[in-house]
Amino acid sequence: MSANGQQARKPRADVQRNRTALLEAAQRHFLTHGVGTSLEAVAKEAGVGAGTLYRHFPTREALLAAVLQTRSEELVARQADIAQLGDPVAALEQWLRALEEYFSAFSGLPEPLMAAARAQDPDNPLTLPCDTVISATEEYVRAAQRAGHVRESVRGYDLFLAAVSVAWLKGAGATDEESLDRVRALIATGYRQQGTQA
Amino acid sequence: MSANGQQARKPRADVQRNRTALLEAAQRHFLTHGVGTSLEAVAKEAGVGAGTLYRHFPTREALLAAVLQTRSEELVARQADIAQLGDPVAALEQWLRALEEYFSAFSGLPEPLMAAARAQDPDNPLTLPCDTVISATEEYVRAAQRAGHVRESVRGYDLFLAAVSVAWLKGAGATDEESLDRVRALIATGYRQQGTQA
DNA sequence: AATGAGAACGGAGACAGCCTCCGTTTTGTG
DNA sequence: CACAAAACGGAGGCTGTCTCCGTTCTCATT
Repeated sequence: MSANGQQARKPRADVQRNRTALLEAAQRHFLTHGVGTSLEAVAKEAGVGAGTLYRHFPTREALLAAVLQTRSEELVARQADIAQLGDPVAALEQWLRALEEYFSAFSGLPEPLMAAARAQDPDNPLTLPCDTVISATEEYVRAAQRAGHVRESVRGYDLFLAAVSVAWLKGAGATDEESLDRVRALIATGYRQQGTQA
Repeated sequence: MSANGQQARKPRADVQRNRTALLEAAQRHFLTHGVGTSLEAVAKEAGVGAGTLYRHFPTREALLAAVLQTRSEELVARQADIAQLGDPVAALEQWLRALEEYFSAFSGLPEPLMAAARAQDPDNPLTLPCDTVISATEEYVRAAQRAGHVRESVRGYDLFLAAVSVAWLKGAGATDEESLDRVRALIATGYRQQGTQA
């Protein structure tokens, strides 16, 4: 008998193999064709049938969340670097850029992310990563506010929304990088306490 | 012989009838199901076949642009009201709100609009209305800058992007109105010249 | 009114995705 | 090696897009 009193059968080897193949194929397709890519094509490229894909990942969001897992870990890792910075405003700024990059990993990613952030549906696999980054953003904002460099009226959630928006502009509209920079500057001017300039 | 030397046959009556029915059905469906609604359903509700729909409006964008025509006219009409305001900052603010409402007329509208703004494809029927509102925005920004109330670094196009973004947040993410207001405030703080407060 | 030319119609059908269901195959275990 | 559970795969039902072409409708002419 095992510790939990339930002698579980050892998981089959092909499961992990297929899962990995699916994730790799999905990442490739998300990268090149956006999150709206054909799941049939992903399955075919992974060398499995449609049934297998849907058994592993019942919805597009589930597959997306799994693919995003790696990137989420990178984001967490970046937080360590950001913490090194003494200046809380610079930290906030870096964090927002990191967020923005995370959100624009694949074209069309902001939509399902916003849907998850809004609905708070515990079944949606994107809800967890979403809530995590919102909380982190609130932390950075509070730190910068304590230092007196960010307006008190600003909420972390507002800047999360701003970051998603910029990511959306980048992916959907694909405006040139210059315009994007001006929008970022506009936002930065908006949240900084007067008299604080980089 | 007619003036242009080409005796054209009088256009058939059913053409106009069908066109109108299609536009009405489309507006209803765009309103309730977003711009991604089923065109088949639109055709059925208008009481015409799919072929007729596609003959009148070869692409989804063409149909969308035609439905938007009415709203575009309302937007132009609003400009007259806005011109009444003496304060150029208030005018800019009003204009941005009007833009935002226009962009969020239907859920999913910002995507095709941004695509048109970017590509500058003369075949895309959304390019014209897009360019028009961008130019108008630039006017408002210049006026406010001349009065010294808006930073010189701000471009009209930036605020156009900001307005589309907020519209996107409203439609796609459907964040609560409070958060939206805070984002608007953030943007307003960003473009206003220091020391200028409503 | 009747006729005819041509414009406009409509829906069948080819195609692409989504997703499920269930007969077949693979895999771990005794 | 044999058995049962688990996983597989792809056919098939469904919805939606868009085209093609035989049929119908209108307008102009007589």
